[in-house]
Amino acid sequence: MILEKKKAFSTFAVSKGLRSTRQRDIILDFFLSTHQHVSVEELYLKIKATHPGIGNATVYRTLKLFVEAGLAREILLHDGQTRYEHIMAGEHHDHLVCTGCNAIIEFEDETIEKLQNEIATRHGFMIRSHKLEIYGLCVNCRK
Amino acid sequence: MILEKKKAFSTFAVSKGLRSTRQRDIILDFFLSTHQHVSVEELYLKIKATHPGIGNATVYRTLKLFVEAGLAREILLHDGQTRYEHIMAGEHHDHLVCTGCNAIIEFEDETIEKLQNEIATRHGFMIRSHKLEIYGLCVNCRK
DNA sequence: CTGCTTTTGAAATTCATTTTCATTTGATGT
DNA sequence: ACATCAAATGAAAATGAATTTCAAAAGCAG
Repeated sequence: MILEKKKAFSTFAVSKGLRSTRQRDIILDFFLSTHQHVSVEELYLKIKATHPGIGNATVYRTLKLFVEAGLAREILLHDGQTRYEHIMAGEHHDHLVCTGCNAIIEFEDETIEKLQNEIATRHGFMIRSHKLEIYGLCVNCRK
Repeated sequence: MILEKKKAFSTFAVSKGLRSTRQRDIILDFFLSTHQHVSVEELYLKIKATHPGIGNATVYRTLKLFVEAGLAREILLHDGQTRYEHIMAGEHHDHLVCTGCNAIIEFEDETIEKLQNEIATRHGFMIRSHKLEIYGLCVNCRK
């Protein structure tokens, strides 16, 4: 899966006439190794630990490329940071977002998916993707 | 409806020990008179035209109060501005969004709501609001 | 290797939003 | 009506994420 994504990005880069650089390889590796929603800052700090030379502007620029290449998606939560998540084939997870501590709990519910499909069919709508975010307070923040 | 909202805000204000001020009245009037998603800047400029004395910090602060009071909701698009929309009683925020023509079809599904509650309970989460958007192509755009 | 172009890092900049703080104003008690 | 005192405001400064600038570095074709 990681290899596929690397190949996909490489293909994208070639088609766009982009150059293959050490930085982009590193950033892609780090991005692929994350499993949650990363903010640019978070990713940048992680990378910086082992690759101090890489600047945050490069990380910003590169993540945008990943979006263009179809590897990642920008998600906006309410913490003032743009986050990126992986685009997986057929993947559909949703989020519980805690407005107290900004924690994000992922979940997946097949029945909800099914209901969405039914609703779509009823309206003659062809689903491409969806976004479900539930806002509230997590266990800890409820006190 | 506008009156109800004014009353609702007034009730909220009293319960929170907030004072009733000219500025908050004006900002509430302007907010209630909008029909789409307003950004703070947009609302501020509108207000400024007839009430030059009001500062943008006050508009920012007041819109946050509206959210607290349950009159408004923050929505994040990808244009770098936080926008606010009205919360209507009994309204559920679910939309089929056509990526072809930008049409928005509203729907409501009790079962999905129920499932959301179950999921939340399972995670010890207390729901305050949610947002479900299904992206795809509407009947017309599918051709 | 040469020359040309893209990419990069660091710093500067932008822009929305938040905070600070001195001043004004609303509410409450007298 | 008046005094008091905390809350609210406006203006300006500060913050912080994201973007741009630009000189230097690196990729790539010949």
